[in-house]
Amino acid sequence: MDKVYNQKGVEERIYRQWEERGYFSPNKDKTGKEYSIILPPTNANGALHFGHAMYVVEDILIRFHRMKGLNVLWLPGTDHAGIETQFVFEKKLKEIGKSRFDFDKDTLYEMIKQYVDQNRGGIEKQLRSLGFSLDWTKEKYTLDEDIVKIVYDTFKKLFDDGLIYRAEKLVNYCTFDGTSFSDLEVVYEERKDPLYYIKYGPLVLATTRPETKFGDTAVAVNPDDQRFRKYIGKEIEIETVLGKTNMKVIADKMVDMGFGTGVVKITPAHDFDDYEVSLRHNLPMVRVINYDGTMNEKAGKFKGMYVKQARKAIVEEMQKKELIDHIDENYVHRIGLCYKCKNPIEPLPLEQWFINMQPLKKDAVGAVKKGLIKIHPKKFEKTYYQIIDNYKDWNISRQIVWGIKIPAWKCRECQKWTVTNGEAPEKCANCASKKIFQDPDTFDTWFSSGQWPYATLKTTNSLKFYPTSVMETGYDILRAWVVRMTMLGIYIQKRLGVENKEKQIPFRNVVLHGLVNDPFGKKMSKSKGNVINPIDLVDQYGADAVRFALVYGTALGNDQSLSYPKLDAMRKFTNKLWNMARLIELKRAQAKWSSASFYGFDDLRNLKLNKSDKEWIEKVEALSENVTKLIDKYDFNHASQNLYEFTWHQFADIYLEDVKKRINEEFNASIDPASMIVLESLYLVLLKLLHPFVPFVTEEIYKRLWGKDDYLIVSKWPYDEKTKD
RNA sequence: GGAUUCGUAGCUCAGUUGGUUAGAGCGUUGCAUUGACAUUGCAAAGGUCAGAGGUUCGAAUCCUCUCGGAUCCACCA
Repeated sequence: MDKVYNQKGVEERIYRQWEERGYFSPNKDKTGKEYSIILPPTNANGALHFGHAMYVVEDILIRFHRMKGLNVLWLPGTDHAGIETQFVFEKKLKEIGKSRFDFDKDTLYEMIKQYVDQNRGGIEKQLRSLGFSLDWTKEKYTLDEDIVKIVYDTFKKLFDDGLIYRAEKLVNYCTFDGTSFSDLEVVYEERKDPLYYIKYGPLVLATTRPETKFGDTAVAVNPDDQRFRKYIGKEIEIETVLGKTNMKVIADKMVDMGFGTGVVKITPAHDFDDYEVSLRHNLPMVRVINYDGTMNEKAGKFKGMYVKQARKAIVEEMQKKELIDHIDENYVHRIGLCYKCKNPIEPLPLEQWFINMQPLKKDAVGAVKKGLIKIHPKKFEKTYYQIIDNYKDWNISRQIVWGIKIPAWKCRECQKWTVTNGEAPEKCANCASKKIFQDPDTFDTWFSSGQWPYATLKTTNSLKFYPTSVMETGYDILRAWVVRMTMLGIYIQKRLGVENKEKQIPFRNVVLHGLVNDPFGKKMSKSKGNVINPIDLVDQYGADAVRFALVYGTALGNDQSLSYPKLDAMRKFTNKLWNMARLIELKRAQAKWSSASFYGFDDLRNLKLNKSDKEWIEKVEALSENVTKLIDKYDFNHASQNLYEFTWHQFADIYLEDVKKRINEEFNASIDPASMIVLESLYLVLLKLLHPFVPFVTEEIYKRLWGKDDYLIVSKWPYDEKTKD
């Protein structure tokens, strides 16, 4: 054995050997208990991030349970990541002076598909280099035909059940990206904008958006506001830049008497609050802004101008006509921006598909309340409830091409929709007209990934693993993904006729890890240029050191900053393990001992031993129990810390030093064979306990020291107890 | 505005249901060592556990407030 452990070449070789022997796949013949995790689908366009390395938590669980003898499945997959990917692709187009409008939708789709296919595999390589024992034979993709089929099925079922409806509602629309977004995809930014005080007949009101006044359908005041009582219910005549018009004054408690003048213009088509008011008061919705961000004919001579230009022009015109009372130039407010292109989100009315979330909420809350799904760490339970509580109906249509087309066809004759489970219908289901056309929109990416556990297990013929044991992911997508999976997962099972509530849920445990920041505690982001690729660290420190560093010293669910000193310490630890093996090899020779057969704790105790050996057996067994319990509790932090501390500062520093001394003293003489057996057996126990954390070096040592034909990855976990997951 | 969370040695962080001298890694200092270990071993220094008050026989740990940081949600003309 080399003096120093060098992982280069070793890791790749061992990974290949494991994979070739099929150790990553469930054992078909095994009738034992199932244990399964589905890897959160990674972005198919190849975007890397450190979250992927944190999936080491899953590998630890998988290896641990595999060694415990359970039938284990860890299933990888990729996500087409609709908006994300199309956005990246459009940026590429822009670099060559093109835009999506230069291509028809089918061509654009094909181009993106090719682009994605070229970039696939990057993340897979990364996951492999980290040693993840994923069953690659079952890898799925959200655009696989059989997955898409299930997505269609679910849509149709929801539609048939009346849980999906088509409605014109105000949506978050980005006029630059040409699509609507869910509330989650809007980011807010504080800005200083002028607040215009506009004369509205006898009233004055404050607004930041004078250009939308052509879409006003009322003026509102607070019902308790004495100042304006006499106007409520009346029509007032107002002068505008386009001439005189009448406006009704309504009373609504949403008006804050203290803000501005206490008078608000109501523009239902371009403001979310106004939209709500319009529903309460039956006000008409007048749209004055087009989907490309220009003003429409309602804006008269301002038609065709972009919103920003129009605002300026209108204000100038109003000033000329003395319709502006005054302007507050220092008004600070928050405006919604597109999370992708950072342009202002324009609230626009648009016909979209929505899922009625109300009926789905109850089951998702109940599953956690009843303890069918457990969330770790527990602190995220509150967040979970809060998220569900705030859920509004889910807009699942996106006006982009990169995604799964919505299987709905509209009739030109009767205007009704025909929904199928994928196949194009010949005629309208309502009036039998053949003049039908498919909705050009695609599904929100999360609608497909929200069905991931059932879809992947069904299509890989692995339904016996449903529900999965653990869903492990970053806490940042608890809202976007985990909650939706819970809702859709339960819905699908109920719809399949599954009545047992324990079988309806998609997973029994939710485990959430924290985020990895850069060494200065700053969030890694491409724009800041502080992104670190885990593969580079694996090259430098070895996968084992990276893995150990990520779970050591950080409580589950807490963020951590990448620490080079820690990585270094962990690399030294793998080297320490290696040298412990060298010592054993050496002492073996000195003691004229040729490899031991292994003994379990009970067998060891039956040997004739000195007091010291006996004590160490007890200590290692206690450690085994401790580590087992900690992993069961998802406390990888303490499991790894205890392993580190014991292995190095107890086992190596005290026990091995003692053994070394004893063998040296009895050099060439008769080292008690029992002592050698204890030494080798206990060291092997440590290797096994450490294997889920540092799989490569432990496997390599196992091969070197004992040269057996079997592998540590499928060896028996040293501590027995009833497995609970 | 609502909620969550954090503020522990120079740095990065642990601290499980409140219980004796508050822990680790890295760093620092001293000694030893190259006969398992790009070393490693032994030892040391270093903390008013953000601040104030309260509950308790006893609090870093529970409660209240203040200060400071982070995140999530709601987004008001």
